[in-house]
Amino acid sequence: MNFKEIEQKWQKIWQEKHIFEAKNNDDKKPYYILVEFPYPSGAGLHVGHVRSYAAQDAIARMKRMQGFNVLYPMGWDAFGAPAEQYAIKNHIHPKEAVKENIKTFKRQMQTLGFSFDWSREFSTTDPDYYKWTQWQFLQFYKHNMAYKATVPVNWCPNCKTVLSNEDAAGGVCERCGTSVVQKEKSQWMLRMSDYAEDLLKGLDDTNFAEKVKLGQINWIGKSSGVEVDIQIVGGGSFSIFTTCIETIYGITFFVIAPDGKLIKELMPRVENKEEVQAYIEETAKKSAMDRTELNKGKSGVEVKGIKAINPVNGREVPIFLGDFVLGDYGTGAVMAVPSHDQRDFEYAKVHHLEMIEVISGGDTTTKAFEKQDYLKKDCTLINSAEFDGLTVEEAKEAITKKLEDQKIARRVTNYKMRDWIFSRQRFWGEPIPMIDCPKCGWIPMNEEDLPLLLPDVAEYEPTDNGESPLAKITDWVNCKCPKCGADAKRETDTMPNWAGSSWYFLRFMDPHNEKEFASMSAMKYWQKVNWYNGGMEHTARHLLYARFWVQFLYNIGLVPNKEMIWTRVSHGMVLGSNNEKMSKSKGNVINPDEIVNEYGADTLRIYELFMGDYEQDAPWSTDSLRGCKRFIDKVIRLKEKVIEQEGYSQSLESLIHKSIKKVEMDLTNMGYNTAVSTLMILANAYSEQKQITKDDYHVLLQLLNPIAPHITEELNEELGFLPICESKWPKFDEEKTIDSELTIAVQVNGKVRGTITIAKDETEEKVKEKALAEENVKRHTTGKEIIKIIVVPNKIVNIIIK
RNA sequence: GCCCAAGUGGCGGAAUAGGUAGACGCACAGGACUUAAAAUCCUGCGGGUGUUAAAACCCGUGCCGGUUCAAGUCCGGCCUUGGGCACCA
Repeated sequence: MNFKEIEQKWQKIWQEKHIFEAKNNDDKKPYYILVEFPYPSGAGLHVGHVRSYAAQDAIARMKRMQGFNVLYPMGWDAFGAPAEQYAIKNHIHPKEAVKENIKTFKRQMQTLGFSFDWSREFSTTDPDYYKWTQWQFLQFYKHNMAYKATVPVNWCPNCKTVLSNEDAAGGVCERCGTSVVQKEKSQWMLRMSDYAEDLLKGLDDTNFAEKVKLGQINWIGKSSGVEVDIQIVGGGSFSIFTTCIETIYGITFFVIAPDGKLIKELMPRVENKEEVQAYIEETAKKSAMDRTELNKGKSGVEVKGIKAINPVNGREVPIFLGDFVLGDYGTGAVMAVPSHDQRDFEYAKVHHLEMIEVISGGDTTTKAFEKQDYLKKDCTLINSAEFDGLTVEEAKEAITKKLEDQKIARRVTNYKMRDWIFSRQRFWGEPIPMIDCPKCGWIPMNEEDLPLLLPDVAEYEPTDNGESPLAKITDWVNCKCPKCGADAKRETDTMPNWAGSSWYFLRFMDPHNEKEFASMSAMKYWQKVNWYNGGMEHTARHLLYARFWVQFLYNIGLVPNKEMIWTRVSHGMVLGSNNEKMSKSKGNVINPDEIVNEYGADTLRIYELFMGDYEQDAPWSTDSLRGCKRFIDKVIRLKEKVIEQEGYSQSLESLIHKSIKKVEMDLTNMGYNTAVSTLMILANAYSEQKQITKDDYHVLLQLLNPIAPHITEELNEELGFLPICESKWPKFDEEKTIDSELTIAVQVNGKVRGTITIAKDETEEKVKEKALAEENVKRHTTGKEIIKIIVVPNKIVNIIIK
C-alpha cells in the first residue's frame, strides 16, 4: 500500500466534496472547535502544532459523525515583528514574506489531512479583516475606552527602536546587547482595568481548565485592603494602601514611590532636595527589569524635613523614598511595618530603622516572620492599644471599622492588571485609525473610510526618535481632518499583535461578511467556541485580551454572549529527543514534512496523540513513531482475515462495545493516548482470531478514523462501505460492555493471595465461600482466627485474620 | 519569594469513584520463518529470595509520618524537577 497516494487521494475527495465546510444555520446542532491560529513563521509548521491540530481534528471528526454541524476553522495571525525584520533586511513588503509563509503552512497542514474548513480561511493582515479590527478600535474610542497617555517604553539607543518587554529581558537589547533605557512616549491605551472585576466574574460562565482560570485570576491580581489617610507634620496629607491593617501599630516609617506624584508635591519642603532628586533620576533610568531583578538591595533615601503621623497612636515617623514602591499601584505610598513584612524588614535592615512587634503567637517573631504565615495561625495582637488580644482576623475588621468611623480610611480593592498599552512603534501592524488635527485634536477616522491600508512601500527602517516607520512615509501621514478639513496627520503607531487575535474566533463564524465584523444571527447560531485549544503561554494574556474585547463588544450590544469561549484547554509541548525544547541551535528539531514523507501523515498523527498525556510535555522518539507505523500495518493486515459476514463476532462483541465506549469517552476528555492504546488492544484481539466479520473490521476503522483518517477511509472503501466521513459514529450497547463473569482478587490482611472467578453481582455468601476455598488463601487462613471478611461487590475480597 | 503542575520499570506512559500497580507502545534478550536480511510470528522483560521447573514469599509508585480492612490515589510535613508571576504593599 502506498500511503502517499492514499493520503493525496482522500485529501482530494474531501476537498471536492466540501465535506468539512460548515454551513451557518444548519439544522444540526452546532459545535465550534478552535485551535489557536498560528503565526506563519519562516520556519514552517512545528511538530508541536501538529499535536494540537491532530487532537482537535480527532474531536472534530468524531463530532461530525455524531451528527453535529462542526466548525473547525483555520487562519493566520500574520502581523508581527519577524516579518517586519525580514522585510527591512530584504527590502520587500512584509506582505510578500507573509504570503510565502502562509503558502508553506497551508501546504503542510493539507498534507496532514486536517479537516479544517478552508472556505473560512483569512489572515489578520487581510484588509478585509483588519478593516474590522480598526472599526472595533473606533468603537473602543467612541465609548471612551481608548485614550492617549504618556507611558515609558523600553528603548534601545543603539538600534534606535522600541523594544517589547520580552526583547528587553534583563535590561539589555536582545539584538545588540546595549543597555535598554526608559523613554516616555504618548501611546494609545485601552481601559482594560475597568473590566478587572467583570473578567474575574466572567470565569464562572466558562468551563476553562482550572489551571487556565488560575492563570487569569493571577494576572488580574485582585487584592482587597484599606486605604488610610496619613497626616504630615506641619500640614498636608497622603494616602497609603495596605492589606495588613492589623499591623498598623507597628509602623516605624513610610515609603513612597520615587516615580509618583507625591514626592513632587512634597519637594518644596524637602531639606535634602539634591539627594532626593538624584535618587528620583537614578530610578527613572532603571528599566522595569532593573528595578526588580538587579536591584533587590532595597535602595532608597530619607525624605528629610518631613515626618508623618501614625493615625492610630500619633507617633511621628520618617518618610523614605524607595523604588520597591511603585508609583502606579495602590496610592504609590506604603506604611512600613518591618517586624511583619519582608520587604519592609529588608528595607529597615539596610537603612537601620526601628522595628516594633505587634503580633504574637505562631511564628511571628521578627526572625520568623519571613514565612509570613501568621495570618493562618491563631495569632493575637500586642502593642496595639485596645486591640490587644484580638486575633488577626478580628483586628482587621475592628481597626478598619474604627478608621472608617473616623473617616480617615476606606475599604479598597486593587488590581495588578493595568490598562492595555495599545500602541506599537512598528510598521507591520494594523494602523490605528486616528487623525491628529491641529485644531480639533485627536479625531477618529470616518468608519466608511476604513480600512486604513498600510502603504505599499519597501523601506521600513526605524526612525531615530522611536517613531513608527510609518512616520517617514509623509504621503501616508499627511491627510485632512475628517471634522474640519484642515491639514492633519495620521497616527503612525500600529496595533499590537494581540489585537487581531482578540476577535478572530468571531470572524470565523461569518468570515465573508462585508457589512459587519460578524452578523448577530451567525453568532447566535454558533453561540460560543465549544472547545478552544492553545499553548499554555497564551492562557494568560491572549485569553484575557480576547475576553476583554468580547466583553466590551457585548456591553455595546454587538455580540450575543459576554463570554464567547466555553472550554479552554492547553497542550504540552513536543520536546526534542533530548528532552529539551526544540531549537535550531540544539539541532533537535523534527520537521513534520520529513516524517510525513517517510512514514505518512496517519502515522505522525497517531504518534503525536499516543506519545503521552496531552497536557504534559513529551519528548520526541522516532522509535516510538515506528511503533505507530507498525500498528497501521497491523490494521492493514487484518483485512485478510475479513470474511463475508455481518454483525460482530461473538467472541469480540463485548470488547468492541467496550472499545467504542472507551474511545468516545477518551476523545471527549483529552485521553488521546489511551484512545490509541484501546484501539491497539482491539486490533491485537482481532489478530488473535482466525477470521473477523466485515462489521468487526468496519467498526475498528471507524473508531480509528478520527485519528488516522486516510488509511481508514481507504480500507473502508475496499470493503465497500460508505465513506467514513459521511457515516455515523458507531453506537455501543451499555449492556454488552458489562461482563457477566469477573475475576477478582482475594486479599488476606490486605495482601493479594489469589483470585477467584465470580458471576456478576454474585451473593456475598457465595463470594466468601469461593474466596475461602481458594488454595493459596486457604494456606494463609487455616489455623488462624478470621476476624472479618470484607466483600466489595464485583471488586475485591479482603479477609482479616489474627 | 509567591502561585501552579509533576515525580510510577531501561524509556514514553496506564491505573474512571481508595480496591490485583506497571495497560498500550518503545528498547532489549531468546526462539521460529529465511541462503541471508527486512518484515512477521512466539516467549520473556520492576528488584530480590526460592525452585530441576514451578509454586510460594519479601520489597517496590520521590522522602518521612498518618488515616483506612485496603493508599500511586486521601491527610500532614519535607525533597527534587518543570512552568508562570515577580518588590503589587
